[in-house]
Amino acid sequence: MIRVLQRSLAVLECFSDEKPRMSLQEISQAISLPKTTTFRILATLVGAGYLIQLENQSYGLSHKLMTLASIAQKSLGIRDIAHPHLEMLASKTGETAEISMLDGDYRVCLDAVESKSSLKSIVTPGARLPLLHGATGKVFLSRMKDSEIERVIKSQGKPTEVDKARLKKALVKIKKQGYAVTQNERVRGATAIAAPVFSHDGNAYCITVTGPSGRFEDREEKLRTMVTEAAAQLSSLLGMRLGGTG
Amino acid sequence: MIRVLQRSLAVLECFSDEKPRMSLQEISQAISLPKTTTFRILATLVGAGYLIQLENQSYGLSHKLMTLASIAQKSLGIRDIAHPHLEMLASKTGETAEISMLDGDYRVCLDAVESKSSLKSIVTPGARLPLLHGATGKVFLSRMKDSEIERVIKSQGKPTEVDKARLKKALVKIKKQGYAVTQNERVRGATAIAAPVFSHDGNAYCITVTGPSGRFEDREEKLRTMVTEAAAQLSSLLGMRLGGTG
DNA sequence: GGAACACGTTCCGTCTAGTGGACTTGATGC
DNA sequence: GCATCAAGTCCACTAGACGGAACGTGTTCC
Repeated sequence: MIRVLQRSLAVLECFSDEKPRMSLQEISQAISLPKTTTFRILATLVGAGYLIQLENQSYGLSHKLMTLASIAQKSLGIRDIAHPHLEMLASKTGETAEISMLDGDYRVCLDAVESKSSLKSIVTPGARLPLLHGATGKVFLSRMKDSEIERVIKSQGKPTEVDKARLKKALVKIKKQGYAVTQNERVRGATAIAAPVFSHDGNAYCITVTGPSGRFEDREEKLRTMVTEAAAQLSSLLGMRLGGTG
Repeated sequence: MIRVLQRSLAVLECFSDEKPRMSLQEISQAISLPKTTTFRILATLVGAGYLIQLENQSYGLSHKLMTLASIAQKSLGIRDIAHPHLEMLASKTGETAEISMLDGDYRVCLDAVESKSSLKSIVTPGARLPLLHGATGKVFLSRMKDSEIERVIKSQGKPTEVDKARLKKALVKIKKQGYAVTQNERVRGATAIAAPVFSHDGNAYCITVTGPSGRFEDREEKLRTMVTEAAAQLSSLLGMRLGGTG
């Protein structure tokens, strides 16, 4: 493995949304390398156009990365892009994480990373499930037109009018807050937290974390944040348009 | 300057929309380096997660680049992103290239790269111009609502009803074909070719190439393609959404 | 106004680590 | 089963990356 390359990539990676521009010193500290070495790497990256040097001598990522990313995006499927995020989410939460999409009036699981705990939720990629139960389904429902919701209720549910009103109220809330939490809905003893993901081409996906309710109670808010953040990140990546003059 | 780094970046750059996945051999040929050296670079890039290796042993750009690009996008303004494209367009066409955006009922030039010819169009970044004359203005108009167009005509023009009908017909055509070409409109003896650029956040821009009509006649189609392609590329880059759960 | 400091940038002798030709492995085809 | 081709490994060689020290410039603080 090439050391300079790893170091150089570390340089690129030390930029973040919070710190999009950094000075030589900051960077050399961030990657724990002498100034000289860092400087040489920076000079090369600037020369190649991957970094730009700003007036105040600090450095920032440049447009060339966007060009590459646009190529990457085209050649990758949703699973390729989502998988590392699911990995991260599963490891951070310790629970099972999955991504699903709408398929007609059902949702289908595209990919999942299972919890490492022996007590865990098992989800099967490829599984096609109804929308009326579970957090994932509710997230999708919350984005559908009223007429579509009616149709789903009609075909999948057996609700009284009271249930219907309650469901619709819940959906409005879910849409507004940007996530759904359910307990004992699809699987007894399980809790699920789901958040929507949007891509440039209008497709919507849903990221969900599921596990035994007992492990959710005292950290629901933290888990919720992790799920919505992962969803936001994915949305950000998928939001890249693929070209065309519009 | 670090040689390995430059070589490694060359590896990344040899991927393209046309060829998003490449084999070791193809890459080593593309960058004219021995297989061994190329292999080591590839292994490092795969290890760092910037490339992925597919089933058929070929390589492709990976999602990590998208993460970086998303950071780059946030820290860059439209000018930073557009400038290299204007440079390229100006050098490929030999004419002056500019990017502008709407500002109320006017258009304002954000950035320009001038032709190297001694006979050239001069455009001034920052200049605020009416929409009714010139290809750029027409591109913007073509995307506006009818009521807005009426307002612009009322405030900027002195047209008979005939002119108005002709203009609107032209705008429909421009919107449909995705570019505008004008001659002798704003500047006598000058031709302009303009194409729209769209970004994720709903902002619209316009890329324009202008120069003496005599240099446009026999290569208008070629120039048109260059302008629309540059616009499409920019749209692609700007289409990257900046996050948020939607 | 000058001294001390901070930070980017350049220089250069040292020796690490990147290089690439030769080799192995493994798959495909006749 | 042998030939062919490409991916991947090995290793001696030396190019070139490394980083401590020096330099230059701009800023702060007595």
